[in-house]
Amino acid sequence: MAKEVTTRAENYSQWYNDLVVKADLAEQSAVRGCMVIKPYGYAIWEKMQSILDAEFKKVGVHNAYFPLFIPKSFFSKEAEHVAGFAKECAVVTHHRLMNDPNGKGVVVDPDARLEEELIVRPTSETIIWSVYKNWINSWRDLPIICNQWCNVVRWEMRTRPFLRTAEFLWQEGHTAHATAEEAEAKANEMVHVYADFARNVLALPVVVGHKSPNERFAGALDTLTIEAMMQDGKALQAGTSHFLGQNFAKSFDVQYTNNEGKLEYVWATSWGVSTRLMGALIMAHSDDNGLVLPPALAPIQTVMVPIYKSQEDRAAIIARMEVLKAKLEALGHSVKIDDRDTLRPGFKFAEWELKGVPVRIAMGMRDLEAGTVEVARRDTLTKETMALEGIESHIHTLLDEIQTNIYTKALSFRDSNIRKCDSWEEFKQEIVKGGFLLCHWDGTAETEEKIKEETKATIRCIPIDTAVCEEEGKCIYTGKPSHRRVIFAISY
RNA sequence: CGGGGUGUGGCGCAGUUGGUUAGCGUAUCUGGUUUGGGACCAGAUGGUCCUCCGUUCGAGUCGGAGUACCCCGACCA
Repeated sequence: MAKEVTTRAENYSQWYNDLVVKADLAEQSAVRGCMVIKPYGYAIWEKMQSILDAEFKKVGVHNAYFPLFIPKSFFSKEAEHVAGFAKECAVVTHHRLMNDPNGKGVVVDPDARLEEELIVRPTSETIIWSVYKNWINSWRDLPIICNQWCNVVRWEMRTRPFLRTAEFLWQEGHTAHATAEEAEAKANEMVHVYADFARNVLALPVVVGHKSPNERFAGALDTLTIEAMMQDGKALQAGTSHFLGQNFAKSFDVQYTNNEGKLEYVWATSWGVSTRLMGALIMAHSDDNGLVLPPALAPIQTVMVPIYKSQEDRAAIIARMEVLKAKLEALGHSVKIDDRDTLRPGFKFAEWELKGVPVRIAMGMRDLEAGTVEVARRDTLTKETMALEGIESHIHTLLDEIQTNIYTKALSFRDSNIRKCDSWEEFKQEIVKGGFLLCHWDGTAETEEKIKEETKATIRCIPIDTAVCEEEGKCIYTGKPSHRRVIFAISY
């Protein structure tokens, strides 16, 4: 384990990459752009999955699974969609290998070429709509609300651990509805499921809003997003929910008979979050001592470190820790006693801080005699000695307090980095400092494009659920009239 | 795909104008002392210096080609 303190100032990317490795979340794999998620990192992802999945069930979502491979012809049915993804697809062309006739190793058998190439799914709209066609006949079959947890592949040019990898894990929900209103309501409902999850579980303050037409999902009529701010002031799109209109229904000819006996195309949505949430979590809360995990997600919520000189002392301390562990577990908390005999306490403190465990309890002979424990919080890095008696109820409330505190801290950081900006000159100066700039925009794609070219800033979203943005003004770039402010930022 | 950088024990690095037996930190192993914030002492293991070709009496060091990875862009969840 590295001893040096990490520093964020020099190179945030490097700092982040190092942290992912040091906290034992993931490592780089030998496969280009792909990542190995280690057990500790995966435990966090699993927890995200289980909590989100429970939320999905509450709004009528059913899980299903669809094929990894998509025939090329399916993929090209929706024109905008194919244009959006064509550049980053992995393609299967053969189905067999053979021994290299010229020597060692294996080569692709040229006789085993597929008649039609298969695309490794970058997203599953096309394969799912080809299936939904068979599932949908009558208005009685609607709505269909399916979700799948799976991996997808996008051959990105540049990758970063969790934020953008060539293969990543996610969930993708795909729904079919009888009316546009119902589909739009669903897309809206799901983006709020994500927003609540981000806020309450990840302790991540997010802005909910619409994407500008330029930033929309390929093939969508409207894209809703949750946007988070990282500690370097850059924006990160943490989840999206799309209203797809009838585009996919028409491309895949999915029609139903309504209660008047007429044929109608169905209306669609899709929505997803990915292992990028792991990146958001890390980048939003970590400090120079390592990860800071919100208790709601931490695989280990409380770690106990014994401090002892002799084996007798060790046994006595651990025996008392076992009692406390059982009490905490009865309250629904996950607890680990770090009884490794080969490491010194100081080392363990540093290691668990690196891994972001919210609460640490240290107990030595001093405590055993006095009936106390030392309780340390990861979020504030403070510690205090308290009576062992009844400590479990204190920890119970402390975990909630930590959860709230992490959110509040992230929220005040974000809010102090959101500012209004009303002149183009000011915009160019401010945007490089990071943060979200609330600006008026004339609503045209051309203006958005020019601003992007000149500053690299994009419209992260057109916020909903906030009255702050609703006001008359003039476009920051063209001076044309505007009815509301939108969020500009540099993003990941 | 453009621009920059780096390949030397498991990991992180040094290695001078080419010179003999390639060093240092860390990790690992052994023994002992330690243990309330990343322990210390002593000893030990561990290297085709990315690959190939070339220059030279002599290459980790110089030249060429290849290759891998990292960082910064463009593309994107």
